[in-house]
Amino acid sequence: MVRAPFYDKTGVKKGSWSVEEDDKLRAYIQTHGHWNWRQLPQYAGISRCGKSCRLRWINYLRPGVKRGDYTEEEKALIIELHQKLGNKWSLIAAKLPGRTDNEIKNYWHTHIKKKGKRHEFNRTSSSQGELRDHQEQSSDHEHSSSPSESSISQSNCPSDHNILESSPFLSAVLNNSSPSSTCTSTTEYSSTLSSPPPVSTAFMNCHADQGTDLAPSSETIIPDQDLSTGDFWTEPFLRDDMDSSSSSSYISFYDDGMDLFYQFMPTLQE
DNA sequence: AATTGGGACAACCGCCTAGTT
DNA sequence: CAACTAGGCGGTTGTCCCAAT
Repeated sequence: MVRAPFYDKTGVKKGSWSVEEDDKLRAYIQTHGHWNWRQLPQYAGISRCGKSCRLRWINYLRPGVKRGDYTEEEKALIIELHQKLGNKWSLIAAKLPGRTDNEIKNYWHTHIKKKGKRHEFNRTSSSQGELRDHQEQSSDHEHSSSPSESSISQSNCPSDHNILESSPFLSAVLNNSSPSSTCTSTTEYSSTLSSPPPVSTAFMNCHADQGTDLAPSSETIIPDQDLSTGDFWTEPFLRDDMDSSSSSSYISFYDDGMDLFYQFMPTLQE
C-alpha cells in the first residue's frame, strides 16, 4: 500500500514513513511549529524534503486528523460539495472536520466515483441511446469538461435540498459559508496551529536544540553553510500565518462526466 | 493452494499562486 | 516589474491487501 523507503541520488529519503520519523516530526513541530517547511527536516533530523514533511504532518500526524470510515453525513457532504465546487478538495476538506483534502480525494476516487460509474453504466445499458455518445465521451476522456456536459448538469442535476433537507448536519455546515468559521482545512489548520514562536525565540530554540534529538544529524546540511547555492536556503524564519484558503475564488467545474453522476446522486445515499 | 486482478490509500510530482526581494 | 522562493493544491503513481477464480 505504501512505497518502499529508498534514498534518491541527493540523499533524500522517499517512500513510507517510519515510526521514528513520525516521532521526530511530531516532536519537532509540537515544540517549534513549522516555521519553514523546507528547513524543518534539517532541524528535525529527518532526511526528507520539506514537502514530504508537510504532507505527512497535515495528513496523518497533526492532532485532530480523523481516520477510518466516513459517516453518512460526511459521504453526503462530500458529494454535495463536489457538486458545488468540483475537484476543490481543500475547500471540501474545510467543511469536513478532521478530514484532509488528500483523504477526501482518495475517497472520492475509490468509492463515490466508482458508484457513479456503476449507475451510469446501468442507465446506459438499459436504453438511452441518445446518451451513448456523451457517456462514451465521458469515460474515454475522463478529464474533459465540455460545455454540453455542463449544460446537462445544469438542467438535470438534483436539487441541493435533496441532501440538505435530509441532514441537519449538512445544513449546518453548508449554511456556514465562512472559511474562517471552521478550522479543518489543511491550510487553515496550519495557519492557526503553526503560529510560530517569535522569530528570535524560534531561532534560539532551534539552535539550542542542536545537541538534542531534535538537532540535525551530522550528515545533514546546515542551512547557513549552503547559502551560496542560491536555492531555497534563504530566510528561514518566516511567519506562516497567511490564510490562502479564503483568498481564492473558484470556478465551479465538473470533470469525468460527473454531471451525469449527479443526476443519480439521490439514489446513492442509501 | 496458487494466481490474478481490482480496490484502497499513502506518497510523490508538477504546476500554480502569493509573497518577497 | 521581473525573478525567485515557499507553500499549497490537484493529479497520478506505486504497492499492499484481499476476494475471486
